[in-house]
Amino acid sequence: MTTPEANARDAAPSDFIRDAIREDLANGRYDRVHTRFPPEPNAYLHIGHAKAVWIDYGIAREFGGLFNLRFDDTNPLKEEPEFVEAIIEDVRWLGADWGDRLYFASDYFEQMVEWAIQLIRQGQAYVCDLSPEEMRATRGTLTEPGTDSPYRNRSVDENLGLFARMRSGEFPDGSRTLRAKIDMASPNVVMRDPVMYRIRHAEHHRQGTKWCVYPSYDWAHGLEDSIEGVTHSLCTLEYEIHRPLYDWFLEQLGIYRPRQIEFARLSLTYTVMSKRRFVDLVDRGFVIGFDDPRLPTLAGLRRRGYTPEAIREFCERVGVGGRADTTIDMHMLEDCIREDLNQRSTRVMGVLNPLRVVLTNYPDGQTEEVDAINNPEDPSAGTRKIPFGKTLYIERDDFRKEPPPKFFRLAPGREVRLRYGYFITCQEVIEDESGEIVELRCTYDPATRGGDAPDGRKVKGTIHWVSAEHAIEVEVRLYDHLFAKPDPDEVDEGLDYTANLNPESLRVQAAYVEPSVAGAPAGARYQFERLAYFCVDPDSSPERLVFNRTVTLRDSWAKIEKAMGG
RNA sequence: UGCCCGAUAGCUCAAUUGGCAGAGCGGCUGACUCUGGAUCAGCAGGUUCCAGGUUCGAUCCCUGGUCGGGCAGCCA
Repeated sequence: MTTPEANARDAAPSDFIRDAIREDLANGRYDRVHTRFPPEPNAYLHIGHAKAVWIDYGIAREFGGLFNLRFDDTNPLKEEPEFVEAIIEDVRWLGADWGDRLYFASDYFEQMVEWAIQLIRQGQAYVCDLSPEEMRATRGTLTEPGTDSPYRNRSVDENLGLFARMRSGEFPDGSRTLRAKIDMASPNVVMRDPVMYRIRHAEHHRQGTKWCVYPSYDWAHGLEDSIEGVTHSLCTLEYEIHRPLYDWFLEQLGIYRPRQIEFARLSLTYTVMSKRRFVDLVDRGFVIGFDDPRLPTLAGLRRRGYTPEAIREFCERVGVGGRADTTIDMHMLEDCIREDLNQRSTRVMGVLNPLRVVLTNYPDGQTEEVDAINNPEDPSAGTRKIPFGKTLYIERDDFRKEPPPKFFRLAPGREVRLRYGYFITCQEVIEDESGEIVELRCTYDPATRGGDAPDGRKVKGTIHWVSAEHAIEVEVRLYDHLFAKPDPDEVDEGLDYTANLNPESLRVQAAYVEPSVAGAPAGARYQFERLAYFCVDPDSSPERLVFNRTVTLRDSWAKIEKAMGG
């Protein structure tokens, strides 16, 4: 029994941000909801950004409002068009819809300058000639107030003139700034006469050389939100301390005022989540690039085989986070992709560590096809044919010469089912001089074709296999956590976080897979039954497919084995 | 020895603006099964950081501690 209330609750998630918005709507502060995702085009997006996108977009959608994608391109030194393309692709892939509202902060530069002039006229902004070093020296410390700039009390006319000359390019980089005149003694250092404009004779990726003064984040961001009619400007916790400044600018200008609300920044265990670290890992060769499947970038996750649905589900499970930053267990992300892939991925059989099996009573040279279900979770996915023959490969782990208790797979004298194939019984174990098992001689029961015994006989285990003659050889890239510790920063004195890199984070090897996967395009996803989910990597060629292991299946046998002290 | 924020089951979060502390994941147990997967059912009993205070009653209010995080870019 679900009550209407319960339904409503399920349909509309509740958290302190949504509660605040509902309140704003109820008391008339706003009569609509409009959010935005404002990335700076200076890096690839990671799953932390996905969380932000999904909060911004999700809230707009739930409240029947609008969502903008806006590039906060206010610093030409750090930004590149390559990133705007990549970010657009990532946000689209994630599934957020900004309609025709793709904006760039740089398109507002003219308006921002007009507002800056207004503030100068109101005596609330001034041109400061302090060097960066001097400014730092006069800002005070966290415990001591700063001191006023000697240029703080210039006349409006002088400021107007100087600012005009800053804009026309008369002064070198770093020589002057336009500052808001607020309070050098504020306990909130952000309010100590923050810089609004700095001089940068730099080429902007969209504005070219039109400008040589660029607005700072604090000055620009609220204006951008205001111009776009954003109602709720959602950002991460580190901006909380900037909120008074965000409000101050808008209030002094007397323009439309959005409301900034902060949510928790996302961290994940066993990985790192910052542009700086990504660059470092790439530069030092620990990963192959920003789309390395071991990185939590959206490009990396996509290549690894993650679906947008799984990432969204993850974001929803994580929620907005309380009022403190959160570190989420990587296993939760993995659980999300398993849940999604379980529903949708095509099953195939593939053997990672082959052990040859010869069916001694199977006719020489005979080949046949057995029917297999493509996806037990989705009958509409249909069936396919898998070739079967006298010589097969099974997983080495599926045979034990001396099976421990609860091991229900193949062992000497034991009968198991080859999935969709026949029951087979192990008659003989062939070993080489060193004692390594190189082949199994088994008999099959022709009456059990398809996997069912007419006499009602049961077997405890079902294992996967491929026909040695028909299987195709592929490359598999077996990924594991990038770091060996939940917190990569937990290192001994003198070592850096890379000391915690997991040496096993990538293992490349060959595997045999049933021929139905031949020709699969990059991005195609499969479940290799009983093993893991795999995704075709772009490195694949027509001659050789490359599969990335997205995530293993839950392995309850591993748990049993561990519990038995094995 | 500044300002701001936080501290609830292993983890991440809730708790109708004071009223018997709940969920998801993990974990454990069982059922079932042609993936030991999936699925399903059940279980979990946490001094709600500590010490005071207000109150009939505090996770939620006040005071003081402790611990953690953020802030001193002409980064965002």
